[in-house]
Amino acid sequence: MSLDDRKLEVLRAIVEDYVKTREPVGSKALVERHQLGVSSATVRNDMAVLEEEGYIRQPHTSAGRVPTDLGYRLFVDRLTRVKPLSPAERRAIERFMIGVVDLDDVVHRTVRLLAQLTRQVAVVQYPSLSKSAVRHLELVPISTTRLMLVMITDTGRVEQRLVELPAPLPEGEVWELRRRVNEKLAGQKLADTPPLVQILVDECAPERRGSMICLATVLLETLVERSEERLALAGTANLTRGGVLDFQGTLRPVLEALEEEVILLKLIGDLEPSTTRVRIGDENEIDNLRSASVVSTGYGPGATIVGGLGVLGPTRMDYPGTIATVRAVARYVGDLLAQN
Amino acid sequence: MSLDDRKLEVLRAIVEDYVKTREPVGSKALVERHQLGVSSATVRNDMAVLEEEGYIRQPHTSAGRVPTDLGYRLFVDRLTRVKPLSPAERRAIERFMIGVVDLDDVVHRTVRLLAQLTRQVAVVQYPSLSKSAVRHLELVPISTTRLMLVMITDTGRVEQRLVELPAPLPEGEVWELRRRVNEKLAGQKLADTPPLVQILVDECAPERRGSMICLATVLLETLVERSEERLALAGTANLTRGGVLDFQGTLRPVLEALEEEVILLKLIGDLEPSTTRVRIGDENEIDNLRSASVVSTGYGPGATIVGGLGVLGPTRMDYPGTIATVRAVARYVGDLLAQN
DNA sequence: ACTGGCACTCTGTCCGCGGGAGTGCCAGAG
DNA sequence: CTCTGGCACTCCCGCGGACAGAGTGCCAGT
Repeated sequence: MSLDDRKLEVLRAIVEDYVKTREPVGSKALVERHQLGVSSATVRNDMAVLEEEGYIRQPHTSAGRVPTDLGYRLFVDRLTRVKPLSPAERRAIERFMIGVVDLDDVVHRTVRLLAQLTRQVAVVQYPSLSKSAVRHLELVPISTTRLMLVMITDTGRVEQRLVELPAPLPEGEVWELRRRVNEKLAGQKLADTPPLVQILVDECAPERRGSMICLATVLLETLVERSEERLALAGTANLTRGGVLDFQGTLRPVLEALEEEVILLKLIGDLEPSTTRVRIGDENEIDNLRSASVVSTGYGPGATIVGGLGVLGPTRMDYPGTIATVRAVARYVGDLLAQN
Repeated sequence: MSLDDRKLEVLRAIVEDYVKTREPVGSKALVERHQLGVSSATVRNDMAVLEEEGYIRQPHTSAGRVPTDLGYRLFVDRLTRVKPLSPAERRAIERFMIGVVDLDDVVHRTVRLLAQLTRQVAVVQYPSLSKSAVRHLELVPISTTRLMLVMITDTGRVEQRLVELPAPLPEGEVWELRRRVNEKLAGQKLADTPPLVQILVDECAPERRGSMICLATVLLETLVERSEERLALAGTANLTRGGVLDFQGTLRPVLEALEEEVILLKLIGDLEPSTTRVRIGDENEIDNLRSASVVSTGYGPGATIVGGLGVLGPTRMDYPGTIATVRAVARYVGDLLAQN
């Protein structure tokens, strides 16, 4: 049996009221607060159906109804109109971003902004290296057997690593290495670099082969392995809004999950499609987050995506508002990066 | 009236039991668990005195006693023998630190280690720039009117900033700038650099005066203003051990405080003396942390101090163990930096 | 100066008891 | 066939009383 329009409308009303009041909502209260044009008895029948189908449930017999994860899912998929941002929010976004000085600054401000606007936990991934391009590679001699490798990308990110050389290397050789490396790699997308690094080693004159191999090893690590590591987090205090009730007893599992960068990256990082993604309760693969929802999206200059951002909160969350805010912030950050 | 030895012993017993059990401790339980050699009645009298002096209090009439902030203070100051680390802990520290690759890695591992060993929230400040020395300054042309300034310090830290030039600058001039800047500043303590930067500007030939001024501005910012910004945090989930009870109802204020880097830096950053510092409950200047204690100390290679680290937990904390661990970790990190 | 004993106080908990909110179902109307 | 009003039922929640237990303060005695 499919759900007719009125039943959907009832579900919407339940979700909205429950999100607002955090209390199970009963049929009587529903007809009072929303203009459904039918009596409470009718609503009760609809509710019985919705419950049978798994969209809502009763905490106890003869209490009001509460949406299930499935109910929120339906709500998000079919009942959510994009809610335009309030002018105040727009202003907040614009104001927040004036006077940024560097990439770190952008990321930190963004994550705070997102946390503040959504009143939830915000996560922002640093622009991922693998999707950006090398702007410049710098080699700085630290001692005769040590180099500092500094990589600058077109997203403004800087990575540095120490290179231990097998044998002392004269200053002139360092210059030569720098020249060759930049010639080959500057301007390339990071994802395309590994074969080029191999070529560099192959082409290398035997007498500096040893140094080049060491350098290549570190280069590959820098270019590929450490590529998606960093992220910023803000708004953990928002988890405590509404007591501990929203997270079935304890914040513990949630806080634990938030400490694992790997987990967070999984949450906001899978950004194949450029659409906004909503994961509700049990849909999360991570057990610790079964009682939470995550709204995430990708961002980047223009149409390309170089990183993810998102927010995490209780399943009982204002989805339309949150989705709108996440999208708006992502778009704004993308524009900001494009200007660079 | 001063406290005799037995009263101090009673206080110690109360603190230890309360820390262990989280329950107000009564006179009877005390004499059973500790060999005080007197009866419960005597202990009760001692307790009455301790309460009058403000070292312990009763949650309600005729409940057991609980230490006050003042009680913990006395305990820490006069009753704490340094508790040697367990072999397991020693091993954990050593194992944790093998295979570190760079400064970021050291800091992240340290903060996790500290959180894990103390089972509290850990904070580690990145080695402060102002106490370290410039190893090398690198100028990388990004475009004709933009330079990337990269600074490497002897603690292994790397800072980068963008410099906008007033006019296009040929490649050769960049080299010249780099040479001059390094000549003057390399090897200098960061704190000593501002006057040197001024000299650089003064000595500069008029035709590159403009560029040098821009560079000098950014240099000063990098050298001084942004010097103590970064830190790492771990173990927030430990706040939830023992329910929310340890923090008078809500974690909220604590979580809020932990999000403010400025606050955290104040907590672990004031490291004039090289001793370990313990701030208990109300002793914290930050209101949000009135129900928390902070144990912090400085670390650095050899006897110099380049940063702070510490842990934060409920006032009801295992002070001897925590202090020992914090010290041990600080010493270990210092050694690690010295090897660099 | 310490101890044993005793009366007192307070908490936490369990129980039983309405009140209230909400439901499910049914019979009747449109 | 759909909706409605009515009614009986169920279950939560809050309240007050009773009770056991833990702990104290004090006092008289050694």
